[in-house]
Amino acid sequence: MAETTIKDIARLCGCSVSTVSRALNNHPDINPETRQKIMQVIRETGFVPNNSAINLKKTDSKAVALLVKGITNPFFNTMIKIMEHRIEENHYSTILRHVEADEEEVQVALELVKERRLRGIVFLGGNFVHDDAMLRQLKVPFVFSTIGALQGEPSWYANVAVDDVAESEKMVDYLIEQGHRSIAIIGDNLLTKSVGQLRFEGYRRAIAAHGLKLNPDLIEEAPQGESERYTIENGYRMAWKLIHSGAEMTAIFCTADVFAIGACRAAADAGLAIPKDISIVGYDGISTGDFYIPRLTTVRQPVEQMAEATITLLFDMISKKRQPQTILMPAELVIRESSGCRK
Amino acid sequence: MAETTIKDIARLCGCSVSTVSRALNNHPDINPETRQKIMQVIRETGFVPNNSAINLKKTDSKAVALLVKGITNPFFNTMIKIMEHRIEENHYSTILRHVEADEEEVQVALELVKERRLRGIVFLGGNFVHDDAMLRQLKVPFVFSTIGALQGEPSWYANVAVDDVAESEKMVDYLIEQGHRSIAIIGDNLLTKSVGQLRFEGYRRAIAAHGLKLNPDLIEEAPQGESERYTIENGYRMAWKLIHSGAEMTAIFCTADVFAIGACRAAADAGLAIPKDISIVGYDGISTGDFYIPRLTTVRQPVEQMAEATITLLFDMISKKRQPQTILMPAELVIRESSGCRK
DNA sequence: TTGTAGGCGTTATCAA
DNA sequence: TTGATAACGCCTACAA
Repeated sequence: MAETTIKDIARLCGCSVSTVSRALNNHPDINPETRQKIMQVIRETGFVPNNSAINLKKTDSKAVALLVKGITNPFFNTMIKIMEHRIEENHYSTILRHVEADEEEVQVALELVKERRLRGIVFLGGNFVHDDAMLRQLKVPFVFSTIGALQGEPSWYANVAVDDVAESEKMVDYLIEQGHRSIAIIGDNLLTKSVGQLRFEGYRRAIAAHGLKLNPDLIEEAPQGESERYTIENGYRMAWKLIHSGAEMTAIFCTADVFAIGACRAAADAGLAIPKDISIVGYDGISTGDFYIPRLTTVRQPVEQMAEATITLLFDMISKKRQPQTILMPAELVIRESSGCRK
Repeated sequence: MAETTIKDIARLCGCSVSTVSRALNNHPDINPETRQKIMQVIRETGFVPNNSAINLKKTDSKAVALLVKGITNPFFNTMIKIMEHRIEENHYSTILRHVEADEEEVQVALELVKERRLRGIVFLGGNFVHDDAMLRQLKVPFVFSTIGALQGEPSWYANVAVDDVAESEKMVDYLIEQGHRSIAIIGDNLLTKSVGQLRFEGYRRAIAAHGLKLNPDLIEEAPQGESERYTIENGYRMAWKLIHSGAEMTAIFCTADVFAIGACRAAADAGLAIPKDISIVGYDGISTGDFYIPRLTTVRQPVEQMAEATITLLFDMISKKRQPQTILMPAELVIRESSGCRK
C-alpha cells in the first residue's frame, strides 16, 4: 500500500505526469477537457501531493515564519492574529511554528528556512541572547518582536519592543506616588538576560530614584526548570509565598499579567482586599486582565502597533528598503481596579 | 548564494556524500577520525540538512501529529503537554500543528501524513462532523479527542470525550436544585453539530425533566463568522446582551469557562453580585477558572485521563492491539464560588 | 497541447 | 571503511 503519487494519477488518466502536474497547478497550457478529467480522477482517488517533494523542488516561496516561544502566554495571541493578517495582505503565506521551551529558536529557524525556502522570520517570545554565529547563518531577514531590548544598546539585528526598563519604572513610580513604600516584585528570570531582568531593572531604578531601598525579602522569582513559567499558577505560588513570609508590603509589581492574576487570587485567599489592603499590578495588557475582577492595572504593550511595525519592518528588509534596526514603541500605563492609594 | 548542501560538505572534506551522510546520522560503519573531521566542518560552516529531502526519502517515521483547532482555548494546553509527554515515553516524536478556523483539519492531516510519514493523528478541537470519504483516505490510526460524542451513537472511528449531554444536564440539574427557575444559556454553535449543540441538548433535557419550559429569550449564541469564537470577549458580549435584554434570570449556564469568565465580568459591570444576585457556571475546568474571583463553578473534564486515554488508544491502534472505539470519560461537577442558592 | 528527462538534497544499497 | 548510484515525488525545460 504505497502512497499514491502523481504517477498513479497519470496512469489512471492515460496521460503523463507533466500533464497531471499542470492540471494540479492551474497551468494555462493544458486542454480544459484533459484538466477536467484529471481533476475528476484526483477527486475520486483523494490524491494529495507530497509537500516534501514540492518543497524540495522549490527555490523560492513567498512565505514567512512566525516562531513563537511560550504559546500558552495569551499575550501572543493577538499579535499572531494581526501579523498573519498583515502577512496575507502582502500576498505572502504564514508558517506558524511553536518552539518548545527546550528548543533553540534560531536552530529551528535555520531548519525551516531550508525546508520551506522562507523569505523571512519573526521571533516572538524567548530570550534575547543568541549565538551570534548562528544568527549570522540565517540568510533571510528576521525580526525579534516583543523580546525586549536595552535602550541605547543597539544590536545589528532587528528588534521591535517596548522599553521594558522605562515602562516598568513608570509603573513602580506610579505605585510609589500612590504612597506605597514596601513594594514587592514577582517575576521570571529576574537575574538572567531576559525581559524579566529588564523589568526588574525598572523596578530597581524606581525604588532607587525615590530614595527607597531594595528589600531582598520582597523579591520573588519563578521556580526554574519548569518548561512553562509564565503561568497563573506560578503567580499564585510566588505571591502566596511572599504574603505568608511575614514581610510587610502594600503592593506587588508583577512582571506579567498572568502572574498578577495568580497574585490577586492568592491575596484574596489570604483575606486581603484588592486594592484596599494590597495593590497588585501587572505588565503586558492581556485581554483577560480587563475581564478579571478586579480589572488589572497594567502596562499595556501596544500589541497592534508592535505587530504592524514588526511586519512592516520585515517586509521592508525583504525588499531591501530598510536595514535591521531597533524600534522602541511606547507602552501605556493603564490604571484600573487592582491598584490604589496606600491606605 | 545557493544553499549549502551535503555535497558542498563532501567537497570541503574531500570525501563522498555518503560518508558525510553517515557522519550526520551516526552510522557505525565510519572511521571515527573521518567522522570527527566531517563534523568539524559541519560545525564551522553551520550546515543544516534539508528536511524536505530527508522526509522525501523517509518511508516511515515514528512520529504522530497533534492537530489542534482553536489554540487560544486554554483548555487544550494541559492536554497537549500531557500528550507530548506520553508520546515521548513511547519513543515517538510529536508534531504539533495548529489548524486555523477556516482550514479543514482532515485535509491538513492528509497532507501531513504524506509529507512526514506519520504513524498516527490526534485531532483536538473542531467539529465532529467530517467528510467520511476523506476520513477513510487517512490510512493511519487517528483519534478524535475532546470533540464530543453522542452516547449510544457509535462511530467507526476512535473518539475520547466526556458525555457532553449528560454532564451538561447534571450541571443544569444542580442549578435547578439550587432553586433557579430562569436559567439562561450562552454558548457557541448551539444548533449545528458540535460540542456546543451537545451541551445545549443537556440544558434542554434538564429543563424539560423538571417540567420547566424553554425560554428562547434566555438563549444567546456567539456571533458567527469570527475566526476565534471561544473567547472571553464573546462571553462578555453574550451575557451583557442577555442581562440587558430585560429578561428575568437568576443563573447563566455557559458552555465554556472562557464564556463564564466574560459573563462574570458583564454581571459585575451590571452591578450584579455573584452568586448573590446571579449564579454563573462554566464548562471545561480550565485552570484560570480556579484563579478567577469568584472561583468558577464548572464541569471539569478529566484532562489528564483523557489525554492518557487518547494516547494509549492511539498507540494500541498503531500496534493493532485495539480497534477504533468511543471512550466516554466521566466529568466532575465542581461547585465553587460563582454559584449558589437562588436568593 | 502533451510527453520525456533531469534534477531538487538526502539516504540506502551495493561494490570496491 | 568508503564511494558511486539509484531512488523518494514533484516540477519544468525542452522536444515533439
